[in-house]
Amino acid sequence: MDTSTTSPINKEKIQSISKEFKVISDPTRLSILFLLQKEELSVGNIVLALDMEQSAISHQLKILNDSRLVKARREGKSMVYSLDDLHVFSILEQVLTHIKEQEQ
Amino acid sequence: MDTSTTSPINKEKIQSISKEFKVISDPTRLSILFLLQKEELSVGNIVLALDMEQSAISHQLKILNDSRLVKARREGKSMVYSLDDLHVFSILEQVLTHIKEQEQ
DNA sequence: TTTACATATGAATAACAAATCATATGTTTA
DNA sequence: TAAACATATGATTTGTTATTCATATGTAAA
Repeated sequence: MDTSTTSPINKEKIQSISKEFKVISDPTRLSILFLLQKEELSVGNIVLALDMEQSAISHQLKILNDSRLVKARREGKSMVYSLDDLHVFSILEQVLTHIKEQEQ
Repeated sequence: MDTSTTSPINKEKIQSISKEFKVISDPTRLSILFLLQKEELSVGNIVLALDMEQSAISHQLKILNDSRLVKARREGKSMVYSLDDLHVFSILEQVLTHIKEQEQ
């Protein structure tokens, strides 16, 4: 009798939920998400708004982009980032659903 | 013109949301929460279910307890932990609310 | 009232993630 | 097509967090 069969939720699922939460639990990434809630922004403008190194912002944007929380398009020399709203919500709702399912 | 006045959400708020998310984004803590969704459990039983060191579990339970996601009561030699459901939900709903507020 | 049992806790270590540094890539303009 | 500009990226450093180790605390039973 191992835990993988008896536990209500398996390790892979826990890992994936964990990963999704981690993406949205870093202060820098959260700040970016909240900034983009208002309007789309170039990397340079995000750097200005958060007063951080361009490299740090780019690294975090990559993580957000990889998890499809934001999307990017080129505009001349700049890259303009915007929210991929649907996915932000789906992550949260997915977790709420999980919890609610376990309830009864 | 500083970001604290112009940004839609201030640094302290970001920090507190970040902290709350971090608590529920660790795989071990998530596993404990999902286990307790089903039934209340002693530390020993959580240790068995997750097949981890007792000390590691206790440390994580402390973090969950400090953020009031779980509560504990003594039962003989054991400590029995259970979910503090309301607070789990309030954290998630708080964030959803934040995001929705920013939307329009 | 000593021993065993269950959990908690402080300190040290290990694992991981973020920021920095240096530089590369891609785009526009002179 | 060289220079300037905007962003991305690999490697290193720094910071943070989880786990382990050793042991303390609290409870119950012999």
